[in-house]
Amino acid sequence: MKVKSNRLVDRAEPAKIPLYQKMKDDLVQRVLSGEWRPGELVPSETALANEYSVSVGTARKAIEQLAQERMVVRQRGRGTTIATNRGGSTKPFRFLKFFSRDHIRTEESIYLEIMPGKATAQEAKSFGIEAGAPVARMVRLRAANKMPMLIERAAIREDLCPKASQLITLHRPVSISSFLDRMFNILIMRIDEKICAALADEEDIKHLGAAAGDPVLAVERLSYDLAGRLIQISQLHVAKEAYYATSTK
Amino acid sequence: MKVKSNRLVDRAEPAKIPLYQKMKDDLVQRVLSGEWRPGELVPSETALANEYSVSVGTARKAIEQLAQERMVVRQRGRGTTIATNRGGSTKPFRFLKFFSRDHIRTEESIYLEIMPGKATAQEAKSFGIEAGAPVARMVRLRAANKMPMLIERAAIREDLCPKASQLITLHRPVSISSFLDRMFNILIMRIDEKICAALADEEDIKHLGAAAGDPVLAVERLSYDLAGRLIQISQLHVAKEAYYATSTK
DNA sequence: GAGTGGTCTAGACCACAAT
DNA sequence: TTGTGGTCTAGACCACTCC
Repeated sequence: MKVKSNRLVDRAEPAKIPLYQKMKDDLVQRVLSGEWRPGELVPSETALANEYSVSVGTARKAIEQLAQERMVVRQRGRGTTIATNRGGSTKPFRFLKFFSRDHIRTEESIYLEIMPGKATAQEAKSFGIEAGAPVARMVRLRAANKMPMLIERAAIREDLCPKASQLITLHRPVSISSFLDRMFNILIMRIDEKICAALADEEDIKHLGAAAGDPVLAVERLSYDLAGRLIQISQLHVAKEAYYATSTK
Repeated sequence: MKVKSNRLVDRAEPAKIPLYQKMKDDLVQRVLSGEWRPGELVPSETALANEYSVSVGTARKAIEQLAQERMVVRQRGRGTTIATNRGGSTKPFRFLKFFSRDHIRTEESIYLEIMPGKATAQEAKSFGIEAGAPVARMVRLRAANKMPMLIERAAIREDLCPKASQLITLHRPVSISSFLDRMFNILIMRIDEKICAALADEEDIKHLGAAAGDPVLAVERLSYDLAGRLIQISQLHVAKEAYYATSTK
């Protein structure tokens, strides 16, 4: 980032941000503030254009960018709605890009352990909260087509998801992202993953049917919400029969 | 590619395809035909709008979509150019999303083996060519910051890249994608990857410093060009110290 | 200074969903 | 029938690159 006396520019001029950009940023804020709930219709293009005193074309550009980022969904004749992770219609393993030889028809979550806990120093740093702050911890076995595919160890921050451990114990949701959406209006929008190779540990041997010395995929996943806040940290161990699929553009 | 009596559709109805879509498709064809070479300036918005008898806004939309798909690069005040993979300025491991603790400053390719070969039945099927058709085969060790990170076994179809094995023997390029661009005007635009866990084989032990029984990442990569043709099939073995990073949106 | 892409406007007509 | 988003037009001014 080259800065050529930015302060002067900032003070003297309003920094020359395009109208559609400013409008888009403001719309994001309004979504985050909860003014519109997930699944709800937002005002039409023309209404928003009037409200922001811009032309319809400019408003379109702002809204189209939000649609491209999957923050809203546009439907001709109906209107524009806030995106949602709810609804059983979303395909299983929406965010999980692994697959096996067969198509995945069913998804199952078997919870091995759920308990409230306190953030470790490292977790606190990642989450941006204080060490010792409450988190929900869980271990679950995830299966596709009745076959155990991976074991997940997860921590969810309870400052944004109060009583998450109790609620998860109660509902034992198959999909955490859909659960977070329903319970806390938190939309998981981006997931970063780091993948490396490891050897099967005792739990992999016990639950994934791995043998001692078998290789497994070890995945660390960081799940972020609309606002870019880190919500969940997971470690996955994926059975060696399963693949991860990615695409680079 | 599904074809539902395209001729009939074309004759009977104009199929209601938006103008900007038709224009974009045609521009793609012109790029693929080699009318404009990678790095070359294409006509301006207004020139293209005139040529296609559409308004500038419509032409913009077509060109903007090509830019979004990274097929062209737009620069204000300069013009629009066909994308390129050449040039040392692109960061190392452009398509390879793995990383180590340190930043990657240098990239190296040590070729262990390069030889012409014939496509196996499976390769032929993937490439969409005849079994026994010529391919270039190679094994290379790729290193970052002087540390060996992975071993790659690759096959490149020689029907589209004639004499690839000789040329690679001659130039031993660090980046294959940049090499394909320079030599054959083939732009790698998309790479699909399947990742699974495996145990280090003899070559991993010999060249990656792995021990027997160590886990490694086994990655299968399929590289496609602008036209969506499969150009290269690779198997990577990534040392266990390295990570793969992905992001899901 | 000439030409480029980036932003913005103010209209028009259409396909579609809801009622 | 009403209102929505999708397409398309024909202008305008600006920031920028290149000569």
